[in-house]
Amino acid sequence: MALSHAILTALLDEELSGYDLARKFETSLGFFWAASHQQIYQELRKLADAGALASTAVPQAGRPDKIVYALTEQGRAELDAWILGASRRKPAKDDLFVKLYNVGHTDAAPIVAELAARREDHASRLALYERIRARHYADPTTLPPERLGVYLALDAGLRFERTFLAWCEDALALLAPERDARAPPDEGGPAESPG
Amino acid sequence: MALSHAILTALLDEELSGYDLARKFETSLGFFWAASHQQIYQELRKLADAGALASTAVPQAGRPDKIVYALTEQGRAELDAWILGASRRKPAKDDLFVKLYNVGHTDAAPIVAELAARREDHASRLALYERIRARHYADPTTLPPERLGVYLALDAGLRFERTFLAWCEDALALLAPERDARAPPDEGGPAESPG
DNA sequence: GACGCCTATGCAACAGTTTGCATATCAGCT
DNA sequence: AGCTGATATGCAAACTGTTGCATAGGCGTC
Repeated sequence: MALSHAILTALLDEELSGYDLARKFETSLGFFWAASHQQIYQELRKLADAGALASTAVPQAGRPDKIVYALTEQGRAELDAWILGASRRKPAKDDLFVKLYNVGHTDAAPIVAELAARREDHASRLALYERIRARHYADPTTLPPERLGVYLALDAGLRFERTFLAWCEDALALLAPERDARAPPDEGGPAESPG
Repeated sequence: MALSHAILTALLDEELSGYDLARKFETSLGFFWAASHQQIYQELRKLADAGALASTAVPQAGRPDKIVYALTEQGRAELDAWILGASRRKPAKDDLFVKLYNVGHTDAAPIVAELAARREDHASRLALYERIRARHYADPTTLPPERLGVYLALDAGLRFERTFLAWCEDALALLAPERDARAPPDEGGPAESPG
């Protein structure tokens, strides 16, 4: 019930093709609502059929033709109506926590390995968010109103990644006091020396 | 592909009926992997058919008969095999962030209201987790190994709720400097006069 | 005794998501 | 001439999850 609304939201500022949208959903909005191109194309046709979007075939030279979608009045109204309704929070579904319940019943090594992988994953995601903030949201006090919400979403992302990263480190320290807790297994330069 | 593993995990310690499991999935493991009773009953039959669980019909007096499920060797092996594989992190899907992208394009009031509702939601969830920790995990250093993972999961839950709660408060402060940031709405007191 | 709640299990339809495959043009490289 | 990769769109099957409904006995309570 909400990919459609994410798409309508992505079309607030600009008209986009399915391909453009698919790329947008790999960053930006996609950090908070993931979608594959198959889903997007399908949903776009549904929304166009329903009158929420207007589609225009755009012939191109040198590359395949494309179909560009634009919000209609009706689509805009549906988006507004959706915003009025309360959204339930989706319960988190994360394998990792289910696996943690198995600690003490099975070999902990693969779980520790996965914690270490997660640590790297969240560290790099955190770095990405920090780059985005530094580049586009360095001074939040001067943001125009239509960037405020995006800034807040990014800020939430930053905080979650930081929280997850710190938790991973503490979890590793508890589960693997000597081992994986220090050296990232894949590359070279852990140059930090404590104290 | 993972509700089945969550169920196997829940059956590590004890044999349970579908009904018991459904209740367990409303707390505990359910905080990290939600499931409805319909899903659970269906999955239990599948797992029993596949040989991962052994089912026993238990006639009861004074209440409906039940079916109790227990892990088999094979189920245990499948669980271990699953733990060896890497799990992808599921991308967060949260309406709230999509709605935030609409700030500046539409009336912000309902979004602010939802932020306020979330704040309450996360505050009460945080309080719940804190009660659980105080009751069962007051001293993590003395936990037996098979409780360690559960403790870590709970700790993650605590941190996420705290992070989300703090973010809600800051977001409200930014989006609604005077208004909702203080009084929970719900009733009609438009008594605020901007100073 | 009617009503609602708890225990206990289940079906069926639909909505949403993932996965794998298919197609087609053009650009650049080898 | 063939390969890779980007652009651009799509089908179909399988899996996962949600929603609404159905059944049925016992318990407490108004």
